[in-house]
Amino acid sequence: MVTAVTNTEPRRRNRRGEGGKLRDEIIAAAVALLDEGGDERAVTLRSVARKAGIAAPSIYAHFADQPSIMLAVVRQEMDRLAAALREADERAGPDARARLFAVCHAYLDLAREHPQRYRIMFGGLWTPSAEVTSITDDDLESLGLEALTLLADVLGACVEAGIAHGSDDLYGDAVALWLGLHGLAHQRAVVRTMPGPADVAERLIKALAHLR
Amino acid sequence: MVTAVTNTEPRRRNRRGEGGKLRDEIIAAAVALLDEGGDERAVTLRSVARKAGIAAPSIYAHFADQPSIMLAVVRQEMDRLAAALREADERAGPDARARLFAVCHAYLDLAREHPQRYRIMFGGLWTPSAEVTSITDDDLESLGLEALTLLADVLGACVEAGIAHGSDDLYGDAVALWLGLHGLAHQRAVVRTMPGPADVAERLIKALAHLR
DNA sequence: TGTACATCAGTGAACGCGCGTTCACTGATGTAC
DNA sequence: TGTACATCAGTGAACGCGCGTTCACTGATGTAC
Repeated sequence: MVTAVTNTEPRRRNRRGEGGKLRDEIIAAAVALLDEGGDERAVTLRSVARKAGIAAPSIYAHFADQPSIMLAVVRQEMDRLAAALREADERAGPDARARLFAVCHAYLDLAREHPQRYRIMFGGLWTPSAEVTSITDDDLESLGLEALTLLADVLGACVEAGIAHGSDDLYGDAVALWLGLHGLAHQRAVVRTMPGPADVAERLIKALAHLR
Repeated sequence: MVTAVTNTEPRRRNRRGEGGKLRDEIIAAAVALLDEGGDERAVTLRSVARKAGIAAPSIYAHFADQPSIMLAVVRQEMDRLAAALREADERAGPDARARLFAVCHAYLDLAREHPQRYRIMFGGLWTPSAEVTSITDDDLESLGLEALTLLADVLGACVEAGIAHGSDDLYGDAVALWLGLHGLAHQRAVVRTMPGPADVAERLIKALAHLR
């Protein structure tokens, strides 16, 4: 974590050997722009520089271009998400049903707290163009893997505890459950008012986890 | 529908009283830009004008600004989506299970055929800013209502046919099912390679429709 | 039937803006001797 | 311990670009008389 980005006075230059600190401040500035409610269009090279209190060209020492900043943001937030899910799982104790709901709600809560970060992570347009991307597919694929593995793990626990119907492919079930959560989280992040009942989340989780 | 947008030679001006035709051509040009694989950033006032073969200021006679063009696109595509779902439902015949899968797959297919249109409809950033919008929430809410009603209808048929567990809130179930479909459709529209097994769609539908 | 005229559909040039990116630079901070 | 110097961290001015938007205009098409 990086301390809050102050924007009031000209920043003090980092000491020799500590130039790398600016990298984290740039990422924090980009996240701050997103959290202010701006969508990714608000995150330009120049706006990030302004937010961080530096001159625009200073960014080039740390990032090749704007999409690279975004990728760094996505990676950081993905790690945070995975950590939050793990923590929720651990705090839930041994009960399988409690674990399931804790993890799923942690996912939905994080998305609701930072809708713009969530949009960027799953479906934002931070890639240079829709066609060309400098980021490998591996990057994207592996990013969500940790979360999916945890979900599959919890689903397995539910089956073992006898509260859910089993399946021959837990990972596949985890993907389906995640897609449901994602649909809800994304829709909430994008639209002001969600149609449907208040307990959609519960319905989704119960149905997709095959709870008895 | 509007005939294909030719881009080769200077267009012939519309006759008197037929100025409204240009409106449809502008919408078609915007859709064409999206279908070329560009995301919404590729749809600027000027690029739309270029695509339609007109001068940029000519747009102002028909649309107040770029977001207004996008709203028109969204409305048109929403209508198309609703029509496609209805048609799929009718073609499926009387069998409830067939109807359910026909409608769901029609939804997923349309999203896959036009990923950028889909992104715009559900979660694109065509609003002037993330904060202020000139479009009423009613617009957005009512847009998806028709599709949801159809889904609820089909779910009801499944329950009546005895192939699905009933529920006290069919509309709520329809929303949950739609969210699942949306999660899958959106993820496919955004990412090159989808993780998970090939039959995720079937899993989602079966689970969320509570098929026995 | 002819003609003057209003209107409609659209144009072309120009503006100011924020953007990404380049370039030569500055000045503080360490380091070699 | 003092000092010359290399390096590091970052700056400021400038560029060309595409954008949205304005303005005065043009010229074909109908219409009134």
